[in-house]
Amino acid sequence: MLDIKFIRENPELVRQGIKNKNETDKLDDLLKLDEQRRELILKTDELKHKRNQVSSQIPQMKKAGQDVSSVLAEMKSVSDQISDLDSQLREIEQKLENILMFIPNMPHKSVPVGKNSGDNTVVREWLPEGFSFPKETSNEKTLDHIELGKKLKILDFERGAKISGSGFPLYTGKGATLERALINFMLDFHLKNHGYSEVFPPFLVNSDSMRGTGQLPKMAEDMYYIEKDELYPIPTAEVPITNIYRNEIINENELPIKHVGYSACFRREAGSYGKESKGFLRVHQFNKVEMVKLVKPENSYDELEKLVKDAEDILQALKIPYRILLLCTGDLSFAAAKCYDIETWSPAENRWLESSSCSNFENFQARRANIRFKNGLTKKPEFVHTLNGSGLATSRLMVSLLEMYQTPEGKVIVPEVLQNYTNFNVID
RNA sequence: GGAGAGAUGCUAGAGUGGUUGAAUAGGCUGGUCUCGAAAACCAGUGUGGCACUAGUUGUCACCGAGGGUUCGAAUCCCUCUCUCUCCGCCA
Repeated sequence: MLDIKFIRENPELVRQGIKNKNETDKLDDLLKLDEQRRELILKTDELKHKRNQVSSQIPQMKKAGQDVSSVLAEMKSVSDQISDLDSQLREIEQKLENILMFIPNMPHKSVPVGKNSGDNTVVREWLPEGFSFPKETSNEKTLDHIELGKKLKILDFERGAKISGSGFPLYTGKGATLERALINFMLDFHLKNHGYSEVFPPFLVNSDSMRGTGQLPKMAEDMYYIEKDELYPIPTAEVPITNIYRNEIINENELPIKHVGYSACFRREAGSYGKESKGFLRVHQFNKVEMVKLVKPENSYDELEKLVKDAEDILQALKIPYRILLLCTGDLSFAAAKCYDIETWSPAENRWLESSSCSNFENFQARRANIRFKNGLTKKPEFVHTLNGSGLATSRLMVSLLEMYQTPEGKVIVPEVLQNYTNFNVID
């Protein structure tokens, strides 16, 4: 959420930001409501002041034996006016918030303006030693992850669909072990090498949490929802982990807070069918290790760079080719100010797959979730900056991993760093 | 799921209709004392909105959340949430 004061003082800046993010502009309505709101507050505060003053005099008047009935009658009408104005105010504030909650975060000035994913820029690329992209003329048979999964009996998409529906993958045998190994490896790696502290969050959250990180109200259609208990299965561990600190004031010396946690992630992916949705490429449930940071505002962009590197380290340890993309304004998500995507290479698809997304939300989420720290200098509470990044999502990563590590015979070698976790070195 | 108890500031804990933003104690910060420290003593110690003459300013709101009664609510009423205890059930 943006600060209404900031919008009031910089309407044209905000208008441009909304436009660059391809969002709808309702600023005029918003500013009009803001003005109405302030007028009403002025009126009610004045009346309340009067009421407070007179009310405090009534006991003394009574004690002095004065007749207070006319004063009471007058105050009754003042109170009626107040409650009338208050209900008008409530209505306006509701409308105002409804618009405010749909205004996206402003892109950072270092984010290139662009229409869509075509305008994203490649920041860097990393290839393991000895790796080269296949030639167009190559007729070497590269199995894709679905074929490998079937052949090696490690992935069963059909029976996953039988159990739950399409998009709910079933891992079997060494596939299940490999998935678990990957999760444990990534968690341990971040804990040992990157100074995160571990959390294991709830997978169902309430609507306040969803609003806090910005999934609600805008993305309601993308969420699962359990009506009976008014709970949402999380689309990412970002939601519960960031909301750990909702409505709290953190001690300055506790910052930066860096958490890493595993969760299953649930996404409805409404309206996405076809080629993109085969196998692991788009699923309703997947596993992800998520990194979340709460930092002081002045550090947040340094912390974003470090966050990306933390995710990269995993891919380098796994020796999987990847590249880093800086998203343009048009591809930036609603709540993000700046975002890098990490894409891993899929030899069978012959293209890059998005495996991680690392974002700085500045104080957009912190304002919604009311997460603050006490500034030691000013002694005043200030909103923290929040960041998060996948480190990483296993589904897309598993595609790259299986395909990259396959042998000409169609076996899969287990990456060296995972062998201690799997206790086998090859899947055949 | 059933029965009961509770929710007040950083913490503990008073307060059941009228200067109560809130007693008291602890904590924390600053000061006095001291070679230094402890003890003791003194002082300070919330958040948010709105306005303007922009201040050591005025004002409003906030005692789990949201409504209501009243001239006036931390205090009375209703709804919800959470916590605790006992019973039942269960991994």
